[in-house]
Amino acid sequence: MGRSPCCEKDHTNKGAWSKEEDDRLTNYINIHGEGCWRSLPKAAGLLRCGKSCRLRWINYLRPDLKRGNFTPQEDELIISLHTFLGNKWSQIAARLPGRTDNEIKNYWNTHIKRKLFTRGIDPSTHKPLNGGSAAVVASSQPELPVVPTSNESSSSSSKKKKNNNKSEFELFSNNNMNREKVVVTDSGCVEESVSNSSSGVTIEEIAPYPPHINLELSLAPPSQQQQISLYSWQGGVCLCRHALGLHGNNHQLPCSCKKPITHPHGTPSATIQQPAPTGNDVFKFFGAGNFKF
DNA sequence: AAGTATGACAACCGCGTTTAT
DNA sequence: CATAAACGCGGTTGTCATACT
Repeated sequence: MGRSPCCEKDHTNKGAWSKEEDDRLTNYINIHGEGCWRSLPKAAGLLRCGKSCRLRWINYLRPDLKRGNFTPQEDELIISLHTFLGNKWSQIAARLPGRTDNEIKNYWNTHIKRKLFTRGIDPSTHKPLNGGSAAVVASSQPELPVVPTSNESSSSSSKKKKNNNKSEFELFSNNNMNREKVVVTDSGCVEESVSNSSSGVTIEEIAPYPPHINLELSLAPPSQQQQISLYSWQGGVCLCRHALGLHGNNHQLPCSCKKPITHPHGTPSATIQQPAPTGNDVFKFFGAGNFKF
């Protein structure tokens, strides 16, 4: 039953890679391409676990890696994406060409966290550290926060169960009593609406940063669930899975974006300030920053 | 100059999901 | 269908470099 073992644990090297190992791996992949990590080490003449080879290639040897310092634009983009995606580093990395999830994760932990703390922002929640007195860019409208789902918030301990291909992020309206929780599904549709916030995640503030990026959201009423799409309009941003790069194997549901998001050669999408046609029941997203959806 | 603290990043570990048998 | 391993991801650790005392 089952597959054969991935590698012979007894004969595998660990620790830092040597130049020779790097060369062997690079040469092998250049000739044969990526994939089949299980058989790669043996085929390439490496005494490494396939898992280790994959990691080395992805995080260090891949030719398309950018390396070097992160630009301020990348900083802000990471912060913004983290607001939506939480610690989903692979998904964040997918929006930053040439950067790896590991690199972004390290950079987040060593630089950006500190940066946010100095701004008075809790990096895990993107909320002010001290109940709102921090320098927060306030939205002109009632706060309509975007937060990571509760199961991807700050806890660093045990792994959480993954979430059945939905709930990439949750949106909370802040309309007093009837705080709605909306789960965005694979196709970008609103799947459910919950009337109170007893789940433990209470949202008081919009995720405020970076200062030049305003994030502003409002939600469709329950009646529009199932087929609400998060439109792109006039250069705006659709926050469906397609736009955010949240694709999975079985995500064939079409997004009903009115137009595809394009980002011609790094030109940032500019400010989005025009609401979608349905008025106050619309998901709005103001991004004056460096989004490249 | 030596010792210590801190930062940066590569690599490992363990878990959940997917997939081959 | 059940099982077990591959795969992929996120969290954590180890190690080296640099700054500070």
